[in-house]
Amino acid sequence: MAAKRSGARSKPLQPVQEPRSEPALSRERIVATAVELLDAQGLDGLTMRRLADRLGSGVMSLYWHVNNKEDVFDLALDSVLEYRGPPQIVESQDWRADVVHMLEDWRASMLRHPWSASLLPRRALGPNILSRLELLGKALSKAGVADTDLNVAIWSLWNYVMGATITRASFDLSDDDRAAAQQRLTSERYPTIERSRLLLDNDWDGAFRKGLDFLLDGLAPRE
Amino acid sequence: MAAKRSGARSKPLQPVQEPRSEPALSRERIVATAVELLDAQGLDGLTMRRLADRLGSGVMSLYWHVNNKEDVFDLALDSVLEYRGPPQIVESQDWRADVVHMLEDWRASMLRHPWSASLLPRRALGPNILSRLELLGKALSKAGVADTDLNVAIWSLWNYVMGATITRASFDLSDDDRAAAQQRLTSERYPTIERSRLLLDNDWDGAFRKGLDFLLDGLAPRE
DNA sequence: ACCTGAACACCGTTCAAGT
DNA sequence: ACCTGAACACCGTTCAAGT
Repeated sequence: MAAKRSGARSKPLQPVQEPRSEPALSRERIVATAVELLDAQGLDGLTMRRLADRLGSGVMSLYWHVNNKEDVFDLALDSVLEYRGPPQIVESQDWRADVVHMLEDWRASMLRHPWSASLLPRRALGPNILSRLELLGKALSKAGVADTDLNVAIWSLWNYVMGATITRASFDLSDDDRAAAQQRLTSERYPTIERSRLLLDNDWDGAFRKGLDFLLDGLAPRE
Repeated sequence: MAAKRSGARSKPLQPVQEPRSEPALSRERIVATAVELLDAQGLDGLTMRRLADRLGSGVMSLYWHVNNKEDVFDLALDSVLEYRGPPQIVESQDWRADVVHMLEDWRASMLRHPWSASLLPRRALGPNILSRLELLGKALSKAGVADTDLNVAIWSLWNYVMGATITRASFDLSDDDRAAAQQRLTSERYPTIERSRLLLDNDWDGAFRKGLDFLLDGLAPRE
């Protein structure tokens, strides 16, 4: 199908790596394609058969590189959570800003792949996740959180970020439904949440930030 | 199979409701059995075919009472979240204690059915969930949270509770894995979370409560 | 009104085999 | 070392039919 490369050297020094329409299968290619598929079709859209199709291979070929479907999920998830920190870790003095930045980045990474958030708490903690937790712990420690409170602090922030991101990623899909639901509230017996316009506020980023600030106020009061 | 009822009136005033070994199918029975199945086998264990088996009916009979599998999930979920508030709603003066009680009850309800937490944020908000949100909003309002902050306050608590419960429900299943994971931390490059014994602390209830207190401190500082 | 079986278009994975 | 097809034991749901 694809046109032959023009101007290729006629005397190959190394085996002519004819660019086949499909490069060789590899763990990396499988994971990358799985992420594509998940982004395009969601959690239920990932199928070993469809994955093999996209890769131009037989289904069972995947199983040479990967143990099973669970494996694919774990690998895809961790691959999406790699943390590229601030280019220079100059000796920051504002630990609180560091924490906020790290958690906003974490959330943003997951929202770029809406399937990832709901997967994360259910699966093993991959290396990229542990790195993020380590950085978070370090920042909190420097912010003055005592060692005895570190555990609670880390988990509290984890809980908040996970809950916020999973909810945001799910609700995102159905803006109309949300409006309809809010409509229903009006006529029924939920005056308080109707009044708060709970389902209508679209400033997710702002709400995330505000709630995070409240939590941080509780965890490590500003001097 | 079942022994005949003894002493049944011989002159039936209404059609003899012979108790068959399997009572008639109904939406209620389907939902109740779905919850049983989910409790026993987890999210992946619920299958229309298995559900029909347990009910002693053909698979397709279910579809008379229910639109599809999604429907079963939604119904099972909301059924598990019914809130039986405090027997007497005496005019409580301690709004903060009310909020804590409501959220601990919410979490406990979900942990009784470990599949429910991870399902909740992905599905529509059923009536029982809306009721809980309404009560929460009312309590926060009385606690002095301004109307403009109500939204953020409700969602922050929602996020925290959901994140905490989903995480707890998932990690619960694999105590050994957790120990193994913590072991791995030792030899590698995660000194801070290793030190915090992040994966070893088993006081989930206490951690939940402490983190919740921190968040509430931020949301509505005690006078 | 309520229930049914056959059939369709899918799944993940085992296995024995090919190169 | 890497890839494959056939086969197995499943899925959810449509449809046309039974009572």
